[in-house]
Amino acid sequence: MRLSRYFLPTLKDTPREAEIVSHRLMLRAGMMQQASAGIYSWLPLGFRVLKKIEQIVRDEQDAAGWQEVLMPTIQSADLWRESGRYDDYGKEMLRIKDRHDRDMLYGPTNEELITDIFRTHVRSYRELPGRLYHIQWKFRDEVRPRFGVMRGREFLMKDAYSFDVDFAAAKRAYNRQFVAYLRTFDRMGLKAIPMAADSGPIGGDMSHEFIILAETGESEVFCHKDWLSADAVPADVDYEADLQPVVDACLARYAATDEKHDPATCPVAEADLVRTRGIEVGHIFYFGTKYSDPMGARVAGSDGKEVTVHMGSYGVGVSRLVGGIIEASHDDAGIVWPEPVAPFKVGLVNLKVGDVACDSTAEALYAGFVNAGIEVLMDDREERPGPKLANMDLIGLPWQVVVGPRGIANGVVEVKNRKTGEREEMTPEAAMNRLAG
RNA sequence: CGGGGUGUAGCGCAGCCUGGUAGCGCAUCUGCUUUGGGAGCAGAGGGCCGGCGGUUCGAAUCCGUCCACCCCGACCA
Repeated sequence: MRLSRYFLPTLKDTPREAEIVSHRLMLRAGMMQQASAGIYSWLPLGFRVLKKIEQIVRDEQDAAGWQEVLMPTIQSADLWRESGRYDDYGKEMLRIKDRHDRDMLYGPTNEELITDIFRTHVRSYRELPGRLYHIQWKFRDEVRPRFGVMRGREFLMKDAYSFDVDFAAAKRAYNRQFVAYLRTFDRMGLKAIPMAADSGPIGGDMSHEFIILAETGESEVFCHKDWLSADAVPADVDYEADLQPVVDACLARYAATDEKHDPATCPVAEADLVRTRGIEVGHIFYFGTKYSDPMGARVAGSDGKEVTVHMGSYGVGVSRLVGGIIEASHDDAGIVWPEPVAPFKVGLVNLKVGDVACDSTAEALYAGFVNAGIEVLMDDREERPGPKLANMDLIGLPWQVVVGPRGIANGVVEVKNRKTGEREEMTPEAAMNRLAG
């Protein structure tokens, strides 16, 4: 992509409304724009990141054995009356009426809809386990939206659901998602730690939050120092195998949110305990028959008797992750994207557009990257070097290749690693080879 | 939902107390010079000062009311 033709409205000043670092950087980097409180438009650069994150989540859900569906954003109130949640959910649910004066709502979550889909079609235990997920926009009318996309009212969420014949089978589904989450966040370059959680308004009795560590995180967390160095993610996962040992090993290492942490009963010695901050990016629940019972989701068991299915739901805050990753990975100059979620891998800067040698070298490198399938954003604007370099740091692409008259005179370009700040001069060919790998 | 705060040009702000018809920086447009970390000179365009009502000869400025947005808390993916 050529920056001269790319819609990237970066800002030098921070808009007044933005307080936390990810919100400021997302606005300054031209990733999104607020439409109203807690509701955002995604601009090209931000949308690319959102889609990268979404795709990683999708890959790992597929790998764990779930199938993707897409349920609507607007739901009928009738299903929610069946589950009893229409009256329970409170003002966070956005209630609307259609032209026939029917009660509708913008879905804050999808347990009712997915349960309806399941009960309509599944009659026998032989068709279990049921494993479906979708990635869809949700709306929760938060009293006080804040922190940009980290706590918006409208947000993109992956929610997966499981239907099983009994608790033991449901636990296996839960464990699959548990491991899938470890892998998902690891692939995004994040340190995510599962912590025992309250199950909240959705209800249930087996639940973990996945919290990524970030200095600027919203809540205080405590964990054993081994977490910081531990590689909790199994390299190869056989989802058909018993995953309980993997989950148990993970949970054996202490970690708790400040609500759950009690210094008096904490099993970790003071010297081994790390106190830091985190952001919740995933939450998994087992909630048994909370929905299947009132909504009549039952199947015939092997003995011919009807049993109510055991359910679980598993959420990932996809849009929240965009902000969360920035909170976990930035510096004074701007964003530092982990490569797997970066909007482009390479930022190619032509410092002197119009200079024949610079232009031809930059164009050749650009064509080379494109042909090699490497995502590249080339700054080919007629701008001064200062703003170009500062802008490239701001948007945080993992690699910068700087083509300038000074280097070209010696036959070299500069390759800069955004994260470490290391710069190295090399020939354009060497730069190609370095980044093509 | 309690407490606090802010709305003036695309962005960041001053002006408001002490009413006289709007200004600064950045950005934008034109020209010339400049080109390795947010350039210089010269010129230009852009705002019914959040909305409505009131006071006044006259309101960005004073009064009332509504709206929007932000921060702290309670709440939450």
